[in-house]
Amino acid sequence: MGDDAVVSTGEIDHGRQAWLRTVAADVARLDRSSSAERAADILRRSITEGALPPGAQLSEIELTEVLEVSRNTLREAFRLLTHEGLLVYKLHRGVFVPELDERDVVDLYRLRRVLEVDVVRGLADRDPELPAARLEPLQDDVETAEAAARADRWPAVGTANMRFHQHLIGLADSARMNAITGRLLAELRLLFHVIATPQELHEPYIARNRALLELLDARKYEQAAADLHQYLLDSEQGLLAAFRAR
Amino acid sequence: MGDDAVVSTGEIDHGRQAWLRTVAADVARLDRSSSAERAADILRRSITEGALPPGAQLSEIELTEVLEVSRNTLREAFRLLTHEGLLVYKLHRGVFVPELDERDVVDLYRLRRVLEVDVVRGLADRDPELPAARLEPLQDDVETAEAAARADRWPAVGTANMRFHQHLIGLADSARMNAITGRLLAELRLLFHVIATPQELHEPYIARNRALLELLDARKYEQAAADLHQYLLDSEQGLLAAFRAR
DNA sequence: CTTGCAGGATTGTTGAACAATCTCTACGCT
DNA sequence: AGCGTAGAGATTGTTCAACAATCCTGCAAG
Repeated sequence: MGDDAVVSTGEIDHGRQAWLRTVAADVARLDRSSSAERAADILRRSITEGALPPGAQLSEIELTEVLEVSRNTLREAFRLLTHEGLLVYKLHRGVFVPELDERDVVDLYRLRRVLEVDVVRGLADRDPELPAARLEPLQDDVETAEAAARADRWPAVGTANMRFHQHLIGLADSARMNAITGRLLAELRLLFHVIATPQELHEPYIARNRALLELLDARKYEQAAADLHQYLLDSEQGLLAAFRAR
Repeated sequence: MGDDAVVSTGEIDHGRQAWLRTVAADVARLDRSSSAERAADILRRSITEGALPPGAQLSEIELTEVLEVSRNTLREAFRLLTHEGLLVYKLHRGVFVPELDERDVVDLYRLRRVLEVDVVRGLADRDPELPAARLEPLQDDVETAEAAARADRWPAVGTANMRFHQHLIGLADSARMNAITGRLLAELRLLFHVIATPQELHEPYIARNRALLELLDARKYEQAAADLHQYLLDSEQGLLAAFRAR
């Protein structure tokens, strides 16, 4: 799934030494290389970064030449991305970058709220086992976002904010929640490119992410969950407003 | 996705007449006919009904002969099922029916609880728009389960119970929750086949489904959500116990 | 018992070919 | 002009055969 490496898979190898696990992770990263998945990686980046706008059709013959893979392999890459929600198939007409609308915004944010709020609230039950080191990835994401904001690189701010939420979900150690969130955020990125004003869309949430992180660090999970709930409602409204104003 | 027809996709066609939607659904069902998806349908049944046990490898050349499709098409079918969680790919080694363990049970049930409880609780906010007719599919599932139980057909009871929960999620009109639930229940079915005692696994939940349905019909959503939460905790424990006793 | 090395089997990938379907243009009709 | 239609051209859906890359098995050597 491309970005999986940034987050714990949730599949904990109970009986093994730590170093053995890191080796296993490296092996898995090597194995990941199949032509179809490499092609999918390239296309995924093109789509999430906006090079391929929503509604665009992906021609098979053109892409076989650019990506230097056969049509069959390319179609396998298409399938992979279709399952992530980054492409849609129209039978006998081809694959397209989906055009999401306001109903998708509502649907995606409903899922986000359910999952993220539950993860944060659930941390209270497993507080003792959660070492502070696990918040470090979130810390890094916040700082990356702040630095990108200072440099006026707003798409980068958006990416860092996304990773913050992916890492947040990762705290639950649920392989399936991680996978769902990966798809969910990819679809969200698709929506961002329809919006003309990335700054006012992302800027408010840099500080709110930091505030959320501090609440987690202070183990005020109930408060954090409540804030996050409102946070996501606000974010949804902002996106909807930007959408209607396009 | 095979079973999609049984549930609203959540993609509501706002401006259309009801009959126009049913026609569109029929067209979509015709269009659905691609060789890969037909092959996937057959394999899906074999897996969920237990003909292909967990851990089994699916040989490409054998299946091309049985299913009468080319290797490429078969591999596309494999991808479809992989995405549903019914198959796993091991690079250069082939596709296998996954062997789920207790950690998967915990993971799956965590997701189920989050989603299903939220859907039920969320019904309170949209009570006026929810016509009683929308509970009819749930009613049918409960009756199907009861009839199957009287006939001692316990796998059929399990299937009907599954459909009950799929329809329950369907009440939220969320395309993504429906899709997630489809995969989730497919994986759960995979776990059921490891269990030797289908009766004691499914029987208690026939009555509990009916009780839940009556609470929904009476619009006691808060109560229903609380009951469902406990219901799913109990179900998880039952599955874990059966799993350890295997 | 472990290590290293064939040999056979299976998967990964390719390119070409043909069938099915869609899109677009041009034509004829009213 | 407006409308429906037929056909050409392009694109996708599917199959097949072949080769490359990788894995598994069994056996021999240390």
